[in-house]
Amino acid sequence: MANHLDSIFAAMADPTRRAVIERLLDGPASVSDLHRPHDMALPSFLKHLGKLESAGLVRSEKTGRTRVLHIEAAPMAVAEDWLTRQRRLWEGRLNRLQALAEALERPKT
Amino acid sequence: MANHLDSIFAAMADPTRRAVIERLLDGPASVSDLHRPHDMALPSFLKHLGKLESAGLVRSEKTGRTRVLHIEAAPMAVAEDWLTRQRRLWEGRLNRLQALAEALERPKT
DNA sequence: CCAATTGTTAGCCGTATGGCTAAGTTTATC
DNA sequence: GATAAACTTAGCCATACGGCTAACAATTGG
Repeated sequence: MANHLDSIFAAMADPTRRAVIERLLDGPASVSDLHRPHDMALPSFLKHLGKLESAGLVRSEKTGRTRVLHIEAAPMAVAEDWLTRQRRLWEGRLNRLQALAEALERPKT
Repeated sequence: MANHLDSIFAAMADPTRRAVIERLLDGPASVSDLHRPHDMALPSFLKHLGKLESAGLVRSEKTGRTRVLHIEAAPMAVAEDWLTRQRRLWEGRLNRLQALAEALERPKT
C-alpha cells in the first residue's frame, strides 16, 4: 500500500516486467511458468521478479521447491491515481484557458 | 504519441521529474524557473529535463537566451491507459472468481 | 564594450541495472 | 540414495543513472 511511486513506476518501466504483470492478472503462477516465455537466463529473470516484489506489485510464497507469485493490485492503483490526478489538473487548466478565451471574445458583457 | 512505455514510465520514476511535471501542468516555464526550487546543480537538473523531453512528456523552445518548456499531455495518457487496462482485466478476473464462488454456494439451482 | 544571465558541454564519480555463467541448495521422484 | 527439478547465490560485465565541478557559449542590459 505504501507510496513509493519511484519504485512502482520504475518497476513498470521494463517490458519483461510488464509482461509478467499482465500474465499474473490472469492468475498466480510459478517462477518457471513465468520464466518460460522469456528468452533470458533464469537468474536474470529472477532479478525482474525481485524488483516487482520489492515494489510491492507482486507477492510470492514458496511451498516445497516451487515459488508461486500472485499480483498485488493496490500499488498499480497508486500509480494510476497519480496519473489521473495530473490529467485532471491538466484538463482543469485547459478549461480555465478556454473560459478566458471566451471572456476575451465578448469584452463588454 | 508513440508507444515507448519504457521511457514514459522511467521518466516518471523520479521525484524531481514528477515535480517538474506537476509544475508544468500549471503553465510553461523556463529552465531556471523550473530549476529554482530544486537543490541541485543546473547540469544535473538539465539531465532530468532531457529525459522528460526524450520521453515526449515535455517540449521546449529556445528564444533568446532562455528556453521555455511546456507539458505534452498525450504520453501521460498512454501510461494511464495501460494502467487502466490492467486494472480492468484485474477487476474482470475478480468478478469471474466471485461468480464462480456464488455458483458453488448454491450447487442445486 | 563589459558584465551579468541563462543555458550548454565535457568529463568525472559511485551506484544501479540488466544481462550472463557457474555453482549451490532444497525438494521430489525413481 | 541417486537424479532430476526448481530455484538461489555469487560474481562478472557493460552500460545507464544521478549527482558533481569546471569551463564554454550566447543574449541582454548598463
